[in-house]
Amino acid sequence: MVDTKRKPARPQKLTSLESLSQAAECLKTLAHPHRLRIVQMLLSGRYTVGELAEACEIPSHMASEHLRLMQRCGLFDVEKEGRCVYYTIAEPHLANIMACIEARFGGPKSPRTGVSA
Amino acid sequence: MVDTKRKPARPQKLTSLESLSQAAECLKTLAHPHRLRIVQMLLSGRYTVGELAEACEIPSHMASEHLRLMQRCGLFDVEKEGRCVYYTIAEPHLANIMACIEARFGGPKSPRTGVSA
DNA sequence: TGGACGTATCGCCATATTCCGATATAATTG
DNA sequence: CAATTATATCGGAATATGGCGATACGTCCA
Repeated sequence: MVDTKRKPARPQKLTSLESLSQAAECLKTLAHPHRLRIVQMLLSGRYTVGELAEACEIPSHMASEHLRLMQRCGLFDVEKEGRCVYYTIAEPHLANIMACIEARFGGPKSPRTGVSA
Repeated sequence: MVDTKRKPARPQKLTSLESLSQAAECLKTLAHPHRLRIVQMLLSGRYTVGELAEACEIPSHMASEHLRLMQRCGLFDVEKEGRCVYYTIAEPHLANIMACIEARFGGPKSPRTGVSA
């Protein structure tokens, strides 16, 4: 029993809890079905608040708030044109994250038995 | 300039809101600083509840609950050994997502001015 | 200038989440 | 068997979040 107590595996560089809190904020903001759909749409083009709202089947003033929150995390950029406001993807990693989501939760049809076994 | 009214950009295959809800559940579960640290550690090895709790600076019964939630989403696997319980990564996409987080929120030192501009 | 339209903000309520002490269960040791 | 260690579960209080109607603001058009 010299060291039955196994070592902490390999030492590693952990991200500070503070930085992880910021990351958690962003993830929490993303973690909402309507917002994910907004991201999914924005990854393929530029849309107005109203168009995004319609795609999510929600009133536009709610889409507006979702967009505001995500923009505050630095996920989106805004461009105003006349009385329309266009949102676009600002955070390139969003494509990557959405790819993970689509890979796992797939298409509308085969949710791969949902959360798996 | 045939159509001044720009079409809904390009038609796209949107993931069903139902599937996105499941994805949102998983993301929401991830979106917590202690849980992110747990994931980060688990990506580099196998740890017990107590070890993970210590790394997060939280009581072990709380780490236990975090782990349980993440396991329920299918993110982790469990192996029991004696009176210790080892958790391991079950969802391969976690590495990808954590890479995004580390890229953006970086190391403990250079948080890249935080959430950027 | 008045009205319609697109977007944004506010306040309220219902619900969900987080944290934590207390306690329960399971496995090891003497 | 009793004590100790490692995990897990329970219940409740404080807080955060989501949805939504009402409403305000800015822009365009007749």
